[in-house]
Amino acid sequence: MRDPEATLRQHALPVTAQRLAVLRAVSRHPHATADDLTASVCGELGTISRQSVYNVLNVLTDKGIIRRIQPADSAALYEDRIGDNHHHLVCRSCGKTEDVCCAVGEAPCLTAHSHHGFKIDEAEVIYWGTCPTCQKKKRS
Amino acid sequence: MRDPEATLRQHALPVTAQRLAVLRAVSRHPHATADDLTASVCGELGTISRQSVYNVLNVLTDKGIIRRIQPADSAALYEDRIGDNHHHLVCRSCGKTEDVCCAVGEAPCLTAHSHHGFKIDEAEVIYWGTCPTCQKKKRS
DNA sequence: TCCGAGATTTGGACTTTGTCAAAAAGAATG
DNA sequence: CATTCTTTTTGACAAAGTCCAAATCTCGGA
Repeated sequence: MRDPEATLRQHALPVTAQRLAVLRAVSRHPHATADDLTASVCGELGTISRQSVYNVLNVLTDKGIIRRIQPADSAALYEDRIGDNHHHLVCRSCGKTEDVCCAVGEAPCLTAHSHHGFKIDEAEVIYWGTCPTCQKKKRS
Repeated sequence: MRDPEATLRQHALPVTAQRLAVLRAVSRHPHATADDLTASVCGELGTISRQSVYNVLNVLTDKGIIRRIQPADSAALYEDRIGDNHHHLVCRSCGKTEDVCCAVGEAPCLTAHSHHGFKIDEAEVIYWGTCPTCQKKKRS
């Protein structure tokens, strides 16, 4: 995120300390939960209400400034990196999440064969597996 | 589901009225939530505890008898149809969920290019869009 | 610079979805 | 049929979010 303040103004959002701090926290911690971000923001501002974190995250997500991903059995995660149609790799045992580039090139995973008349706007892909660390733990 | 009772016995699970009823309910209502299924089972048995529904669904899911899908902003959904690696199409506005065949053939969507050392065991794909009914509603 | 309208932040109650634990009830083997 | 082990039930609890009203803040105009 180049300039959080400019980003907010571009989207006609009033600039507040909470918004700047949340935006920076998302930048610093990709794939963090609302709780993680709250902790991070508190380190910066001293305090922020839980509700404000949710407000800000919702507004930023609606505006397309950040992206929300919601893997099964996990709270929502937020990330900075948008517009490149990347996907995610999630560890079943520890929840660790990594980015992966779109597996099939540009954005062709957007095409479902039989679409039942739906107008599809996104193909969300989550690869489930075991991360290197947890693989080692299991063997030992 | 050919024979719910036989299915349970095959997996060494004691046969109970609750399990049979839940299994039948999942068969009858693909993509139903635990709540939906509770209602459906109550219609059949007269009553069932909320916890039992969760117990049964968890056990059946663990054994691979049914499959659980957890789209964002929705309670978990359960389905009968397993082992064919199909994916799902979810309406953003009403939540309606449809099956779609694997977009890329057999099960090759299992391959992520850079896998960061993860051992991948499943690629979950959710197509997000608007169902025919909601498309009409929006236009009017 | 100061004001005021409108948006944001806060705190607290509430909802939803699901799990935990202990006691009562039920299934299946011999 | 009796015993043992598993399920079911009940009720409390937890996590993640949302709703609402009051207090506060931002920003454009005077």
